[in-house]
Amino acid sequence: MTDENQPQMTRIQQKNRELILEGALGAFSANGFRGATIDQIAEAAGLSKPNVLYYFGSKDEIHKTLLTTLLDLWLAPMLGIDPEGEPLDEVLRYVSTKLQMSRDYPRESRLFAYEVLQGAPHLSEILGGRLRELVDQTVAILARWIDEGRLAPVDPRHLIFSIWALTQHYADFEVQVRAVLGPGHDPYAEAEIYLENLFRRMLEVEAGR
Amino acid sequence: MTDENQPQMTRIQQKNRELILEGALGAFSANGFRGATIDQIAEAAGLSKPNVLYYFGSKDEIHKTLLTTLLDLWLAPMLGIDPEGEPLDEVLRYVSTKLQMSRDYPRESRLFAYEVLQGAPHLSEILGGRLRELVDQTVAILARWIDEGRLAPVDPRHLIFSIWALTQHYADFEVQVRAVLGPGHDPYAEAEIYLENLFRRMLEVEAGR
DNA sequence: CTTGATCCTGACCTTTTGGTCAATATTTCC
DNA sequence: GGAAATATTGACCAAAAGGTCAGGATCAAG
Repeated sequence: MTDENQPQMTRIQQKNRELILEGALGAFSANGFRGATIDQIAEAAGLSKPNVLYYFGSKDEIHKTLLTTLLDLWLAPMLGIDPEGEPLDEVLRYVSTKLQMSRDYPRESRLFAYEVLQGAPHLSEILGGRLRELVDQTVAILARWIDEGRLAPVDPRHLIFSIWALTQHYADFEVQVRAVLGPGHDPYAEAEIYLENLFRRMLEVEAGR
Repeated sequence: MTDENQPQMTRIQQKNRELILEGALGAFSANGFRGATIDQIAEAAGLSKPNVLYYFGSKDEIHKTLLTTLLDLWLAPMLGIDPEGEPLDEVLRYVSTKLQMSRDYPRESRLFAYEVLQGAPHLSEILGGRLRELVDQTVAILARWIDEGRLAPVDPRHLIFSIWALTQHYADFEVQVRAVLGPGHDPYAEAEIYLENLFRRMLEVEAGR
């Protein structure tokens, strides 16, 4: 629909669109769509407001571009699940990767959190479309593993939800996590251990059963 | 600090403040603080904008009142954990109660989600104060149970985080959950089963170990 | 039924903010 | 080096939104 990756783009365009999206990521993830202002984005990008509007026609367009651009990065780890791998290892690796994404890309996590909280006005088609299909693929793999008795029988879709919820929680609610833990804690390091144990115990197929 | 539960309050005051807070809950939980407008709140409450401002001095005050008022409701279930009860039952009951809160009070869940996402500007003292103490109390109970070998050894604080994350996910990300599941699913009914199984398997102390 | 307190509102003010535009600067490319 | 394309901005606009206020309506109490 929207023009994307135009073949022709000057270096200046490339650089400035980059700067704008980077600034917008900070602004939107900190304040939500309504809370962020074009002025904030412009300042973060080191550009003037009209100049920002020169590259993106509207605040909405910046937001939409940002979301669609980052969606691939965000969903990539799920594609990393190897259907031929050892089931438990594959799931645990996915969990670990997602947790690291929360640690390394908390702004992205919050950006999506805001969007979905709001009712996903810019992502609704994607949620029921591409995302759903991607989940369905993964669910098929998980279901097969369960069928083969190599993974404890759990609802695969809710398994995926729980991975998302548990890992993104540490980015989206970081303030709360840190406040409750108090100083002297590394939330992500602790979470890594906790979550590995959680999913291992839930999904392991005990010999004696 | 702020005047609360003044002994004297006319029926009109009582009713209108109620209406305003109810309308504000809808507005704030749907759009976040910045996204909600006093006009929206006024309309939802069936009052004029100046009239809303007559009862609450500012938008900020409405928000703060709402948060502090609802916090008790929101945290109450944690106090329901009985230190003398059967450990696993107590935890599972807490999980189930929290999940029902997400189902029955999704607006409240989203209200807090927005607030924490934003960095909890109106709750920061509470997070590191009352909430933390409340968590510490519960952690003490859980730690004792683990010590007594009646619960599998897990980090109690992260156990609490995981309960929050997993239950509130169904309210905060409801759009996503429904989009991915597609029609013909009852997210909460399925979650109830899934989560009970999850926590049971994680926390159960197997005999043969 | 009167009077003081409470309640309510239309009109208005100010700030913020998304967005426009004409004019100017800069870059590109022949 | 100069024309055409591209990039940039100060000034401005209109709408949205938080908040004020004087005055009128309504209610409670004696």
